[in-house]
Amino acid sequence: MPRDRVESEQPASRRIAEELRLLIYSGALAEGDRLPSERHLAAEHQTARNTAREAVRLLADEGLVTAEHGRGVFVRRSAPVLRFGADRYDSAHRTSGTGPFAAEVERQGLRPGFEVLSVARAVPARAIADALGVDGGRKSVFERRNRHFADDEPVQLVTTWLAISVAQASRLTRRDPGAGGIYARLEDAGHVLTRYTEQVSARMPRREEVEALELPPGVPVLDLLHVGFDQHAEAFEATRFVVRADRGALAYDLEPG
Amino acid sequence: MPRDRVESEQPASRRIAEELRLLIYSGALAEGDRLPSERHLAAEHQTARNTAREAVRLLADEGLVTAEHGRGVFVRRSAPVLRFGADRYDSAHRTSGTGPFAAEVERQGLRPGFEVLSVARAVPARAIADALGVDGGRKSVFERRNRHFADDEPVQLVTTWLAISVAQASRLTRRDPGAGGIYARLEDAGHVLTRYTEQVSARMPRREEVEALELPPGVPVLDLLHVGFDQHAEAFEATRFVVRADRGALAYDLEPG
DNA sequence: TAGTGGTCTAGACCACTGG
DNA sequence: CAGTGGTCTAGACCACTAT
Repeated sequence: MPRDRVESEQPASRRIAEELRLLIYSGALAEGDRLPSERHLAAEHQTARNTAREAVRLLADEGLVTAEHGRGVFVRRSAPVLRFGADRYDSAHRTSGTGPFAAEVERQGLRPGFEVLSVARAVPARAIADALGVDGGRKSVFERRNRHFADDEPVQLVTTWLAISVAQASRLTRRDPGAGGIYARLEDAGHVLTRYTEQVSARMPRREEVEALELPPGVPVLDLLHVGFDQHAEAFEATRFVVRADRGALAYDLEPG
Repeated sequence: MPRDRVESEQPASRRIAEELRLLIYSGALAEGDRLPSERHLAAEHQTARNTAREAVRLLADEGLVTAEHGRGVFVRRSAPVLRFGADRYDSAHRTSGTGPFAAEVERQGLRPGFEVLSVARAVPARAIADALGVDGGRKSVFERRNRHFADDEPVQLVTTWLAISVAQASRLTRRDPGAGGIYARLEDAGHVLTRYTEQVSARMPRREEVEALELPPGVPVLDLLHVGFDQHAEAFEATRFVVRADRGALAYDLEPG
């Protein structure tokens, strides 16, 4: 007698995943709730543990659940999103001394943090060299890498590139950027931000980014390349923001040309 | 005699993954190249096939490789990115009759396509109801869902919501939006776009989106919520773009406030 | 047909968490 | 300590691709 392969069609792991998915979307399993253990799921569905495990993994890769070693698998909590507005370059944020990232983090009732990862000359990627109009030769730009936190959780990696001459004139070759941050120093050196471009994409994180941002599986990153132009229409800085996509979003307020 | 657990530390699957990752980043395995088969990898590293398979899966989840059933596992090709500029709402694009999406796709030398998925009244999500200033009751908005293609490959899902009265006045309750697209009809009905907001986030696709966009594993989506305001500062339309992140990027050109 | 990835089994041991 | 997820083994059969 043929087994009932008529209505099922789907592999067991996907069927188990779909069942759990519905429980999550329906709210029967709420944020923070623990899923049945892999061994329980396997027993319930009369499959091997690996099959149940595969189902759980499918959900983890969708960003729906997070496994915690020794504790269980939990429905992922969606943290309130940090909304980084295009107004983050308004001069008001620089005079405040905190910077736009810190301002938004505080607005969410969280404690902002900031760490300088590196400050050094570097070889720029092609896109950066082009944007800054440098030749892309050896160590032709100055690179500053930072990591930003909200309540001790890393949220974004920020890399700023400056032409060597710009970095020197603005004293940004030293580790501590000083009050008001990088933009305040650039303004001190006579660069007035008059226009900027931003290109936004998203991708899965690289291995190093997974570590630096402590990312669980199934969380992509926003990859934002920002280029600032001064009063002479010169591109004087380029910055790449790599943001945990489950914690940060970007907001723009625009008028059609 | 203790086995050499000193320098390895990492599980076998991760070591195999790291080895392949380096081959890819170094260019030894170029885009489109086939990886060794799972059975070969397993034999080489003297592990079970499942262990080699796990290594390959780690790379697939990072978006580095794509498995093709019966053919092998290949280094993913990065298609040229469609760059959707903020100028897509300039009126020039509407008079051209093609629309901004088609214009960008053609600029890349690809053939644009367009499909109407649904046109109906609907219950708006909270965020949409708030944005449009409707009460969120039963079927309180008009919803249009489209799918856009480049060379027959689906690239983005676009959902537009309009207040019922706006949809009726602009004749957007019929399936065919007519020449110039939705925005041309809204303009006909007297809505001049004077300002718009966009909120950009990224996430892993839902199961339906995986199907509709034919997404391989390890590809996130950009999720863009656009709200347009007319000459009376009324929000007259809201649109959500769900874009394959490996095919599309957003570009903005801005001036600080 | 041979070779590939996709799914699954029925175990095993390890590492981590919590009472 | 029991229970959890993390990793792994050594098979098996299926579905798909290419020759």
